[in-house]
Amino acid sequence: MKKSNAIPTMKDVASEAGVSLGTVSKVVNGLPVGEIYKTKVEEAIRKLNYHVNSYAQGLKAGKTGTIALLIPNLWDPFFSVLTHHINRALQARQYRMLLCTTDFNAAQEQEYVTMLQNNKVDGIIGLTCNPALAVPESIPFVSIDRSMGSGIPCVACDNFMGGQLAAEKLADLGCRRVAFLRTGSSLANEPNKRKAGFENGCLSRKLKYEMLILGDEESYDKFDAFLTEHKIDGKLSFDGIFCVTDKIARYVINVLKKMNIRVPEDVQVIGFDGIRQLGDFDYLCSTIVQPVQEMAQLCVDLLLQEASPARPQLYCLPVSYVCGGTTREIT
Amino acid sequence: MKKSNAIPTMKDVASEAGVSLGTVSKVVNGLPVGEIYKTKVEEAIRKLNYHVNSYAQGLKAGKTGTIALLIPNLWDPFFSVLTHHINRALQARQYRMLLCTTDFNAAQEQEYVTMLQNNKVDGIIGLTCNPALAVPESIPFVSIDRSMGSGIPCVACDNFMGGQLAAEKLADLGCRRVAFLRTGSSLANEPNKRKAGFENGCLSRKLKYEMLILGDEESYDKFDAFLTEHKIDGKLSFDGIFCVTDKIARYVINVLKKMNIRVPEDVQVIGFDGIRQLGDFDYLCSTIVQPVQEMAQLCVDLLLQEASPARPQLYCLPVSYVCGGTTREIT
DNA sequence: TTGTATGCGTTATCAT
DNA sequence: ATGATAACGCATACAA
Repeated sequence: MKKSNAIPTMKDVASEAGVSLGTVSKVVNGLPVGEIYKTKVEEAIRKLNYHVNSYAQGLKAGKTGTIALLIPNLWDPFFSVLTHHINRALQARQYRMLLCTTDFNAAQEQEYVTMLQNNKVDGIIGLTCNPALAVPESIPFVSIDRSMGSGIPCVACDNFMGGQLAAEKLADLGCRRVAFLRTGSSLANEPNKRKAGFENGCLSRKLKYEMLILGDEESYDKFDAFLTEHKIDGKLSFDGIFCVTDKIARYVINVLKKMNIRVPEDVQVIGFDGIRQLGDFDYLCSTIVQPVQEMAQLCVDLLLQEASPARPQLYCLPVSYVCGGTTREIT
Repeated sequence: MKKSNAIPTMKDVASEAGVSLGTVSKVVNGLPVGEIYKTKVEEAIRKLNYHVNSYAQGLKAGKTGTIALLIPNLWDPFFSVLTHHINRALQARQYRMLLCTTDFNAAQEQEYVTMLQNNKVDGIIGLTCNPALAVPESIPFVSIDRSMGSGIPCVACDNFMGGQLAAEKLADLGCRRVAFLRTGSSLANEPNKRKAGFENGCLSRKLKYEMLILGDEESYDKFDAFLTEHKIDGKLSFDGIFCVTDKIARYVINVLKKMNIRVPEDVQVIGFDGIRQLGDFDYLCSTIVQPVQEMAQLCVDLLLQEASPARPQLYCLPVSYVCGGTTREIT
């Protein structure tokens, strides 16, 4: 007599079906087995409501069918939407996803990596900020938005092109004098290239521009001050603003409203990221849209693909411009 | 000679330190061990960069230190913020989180539950829609926003009180005739109580109200039509609207703008959920705020606590009202 | 083709 | 207090 409440194991199935352990294993794994045995085993499985223990499986195989995602948080729409697409791409390939939020904490990032290190996960996708993050060779890693060198592929949108596109659009839309606003320049990551792209675009279109780059510790208040300084006789001395994120764009738009400056009539604003209101409503502003879904898919593909001999260190996916009401429509 | 590239195991540590397996295990688990042995083992661990294999641990212990979250998606801010807080609450208790997005698909929900069934996870937190979801007794389950009966606790905000609060606020703010707009009444879940609470509030304050309840397949267009119908001589026949979610509220506010009806001057609008722009900016509208963080914490506490003899089936956490600019300020 | 036996990395129960 | 050894549930090489 067995304990009736215990979780059924393969052994239980074997004795229930009157066959041996190996036979059950073969049935479960779809290996060739005599038809008569197969049905007997399947019946026993159903009867006992048996499910394989994937931890025991993982122990044996050295693979767990689980990958981990390192991401700062999930309240920022960019991160949560990215996480969503990565999760679904993983699901489609029958992988489970372990979620690790790091809150931009370098120490915690490292802690996670070491925790996941050995054979707990089959791979890691990480959007991290720790410049010295030590990733063991033994575990496949794909980085988002940050080049980590040493054979770790990095997936990002084409940030340089995005910056350039913003400048070009502003020029096309009739701007003559524009501003560039950004924060967080201290991190050496791909989004930094938006600045260079923007400058490049301004130069090629002969657009005059001014830049305000906030340090890590400075608050958005500096943007208020900057804009106020540039308001002369009730008019802003810019007719276009490129903000390095939609978040800054939204903030700036609010400030402008308080200053009685109309958007887009007096000044046109372009952001970056392509965040939508409530996930699937309108864009928050005219913006450079990151192909989030494609980026997610690529991360998963790179992580799960057989390591090909030589592959690029950096994958830049194309961005696009959309009008979200804070620029004039292109006619 | 061992393969030098293999992941070190406890056995490797043992032979490296010149002690037995059991001793290493004790050191790793903090059990009393002679000081001299302890240091030797710790040295070996450092030298080999050894980490315990939690899958092997889980196999033995029957516990995995992992819980799963079933949630429709992560692009909806309410879900992603909830997920964020659950993840952090779990982290704080040293649990890992498996993320399972279900896209409101009843079949997929069931598939996940059966997949996670045996000993893959120590518990499940689920925001599900499958009315017949079969949850095995063997695995602890906490439900969000939906009562599942049979000893499964349900965590929700006080939806009834929220509806009532909305009505009372509208009354306090001077409304005389209000409307209630909602969708998705087919799911039997806690948020449905918002309606009853609102009606109750209207009655007690002698507020006249009208309701529009959309079926599952009807689109938001119906709201447009409803509002248009109630615009007479350029004036809306309501001076207050309660929308069952912030999402609907935002939609309605956009419609009203197009109809040249001012918010909050002509009509005041209250939503539900407490979504913030970009996660931490302003509220999207005046709204009844769900205590998302507290709900997340409670889910985790309930899931991980020792099963106490008798506990409530339903936990209602208090909601609060905030002005998000679509109502007049209370003075 | 089916059954048997061993090992995966860890913990726990024994002797020592 | 420490060391040997038997499980845990599954996969697989090998023997029948």
